[in-house]
Amino acid sequence: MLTNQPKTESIANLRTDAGLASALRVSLARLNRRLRKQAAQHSLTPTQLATLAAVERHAAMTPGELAEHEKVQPPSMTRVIAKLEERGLLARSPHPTDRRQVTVSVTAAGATLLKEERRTKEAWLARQLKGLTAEEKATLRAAAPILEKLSKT
Amino acid sequence: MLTNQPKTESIANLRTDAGLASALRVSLARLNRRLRKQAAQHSLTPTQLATLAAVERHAAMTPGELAEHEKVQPPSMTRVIAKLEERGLLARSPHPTDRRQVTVSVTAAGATLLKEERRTKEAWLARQLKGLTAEEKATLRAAAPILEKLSKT
DNA sequence: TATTGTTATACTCTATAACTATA
DNA sequence: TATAGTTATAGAGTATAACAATA
Repeated sequence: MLTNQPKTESIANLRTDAGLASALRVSLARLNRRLRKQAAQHSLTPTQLATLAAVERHAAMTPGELAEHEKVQPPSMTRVIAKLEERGLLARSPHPTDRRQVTVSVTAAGATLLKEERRTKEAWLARQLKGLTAEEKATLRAAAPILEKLSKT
Repeated sequence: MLTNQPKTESIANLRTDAGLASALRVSLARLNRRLRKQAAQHSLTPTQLATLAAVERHAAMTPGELAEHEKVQPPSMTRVIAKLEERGLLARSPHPTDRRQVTVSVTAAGATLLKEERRTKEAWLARQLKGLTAEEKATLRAAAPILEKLSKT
């Protein structure tokens, strides 16, 4: 490398909405990047993992609904489901009323994988939290529901 | 869909580190998902965008360093750089001391694109912040540096 | 001989288009 | 005739292996 000096990070003015937005964007991106690296050893693609989680969350879905939910085209979802079924994480069953449709649900193995995935990431986060003061943790406790709110608006 | 009812989100016990970690993981993932959708209209892949940002941040890098930094293989980085150079966002120049190596730097167009990308995401975040109370925003102001700290530990 | 970067080639993921079965 | 899902095929991105240039 020629010039290894990182440019000085522009210090955002936290008192303005724009400044706070800027600081949050940087912090959130960085933390999520670190968190993503903590994935459990399951070798699922992001779409596969998100699909599995969506099926679990909604208890039972059709391929069409899943394609819509994950913003992929139906043929792509067919492949994703096939891969997950092949690995025994999802099960396909006939739709009770419309024989054109198919119902997809999470198997016990799929639920276990999701649990393990979450456990791994949360264990890393919990380890990081140990390095904080009680006051800092209190701030994060207060912030968590607000961050949740931000994505809902 | 058969049963559209989402399972009730398990309410984490925020008082424990594990509970806080769980709540944070969910909030962070959701918010980042929303944020990623706010990308500016530049049609760069995540790797391309991250590479461009890395070069900007480190002022000048070689392909090998970039491959290492972005956790891709050197041949893949060659392609990424080629794409970015083709679009005029990166420039390649000979290394001053080692003629085997190459130096990569961001062009004015590349810097403009990065700026626009950040501006778009921050504008969305700032809009979301407007829906919060002054107290909630104060909490986030306090939380931002702590989140930053979490990824550094 | 070791290292840096590139080219050749194969695999994976996702898209569009065409097809089958059912409503 | 319209809809749900699948199969066929193509394009984009990344990997490994082989190669060229330089240290």
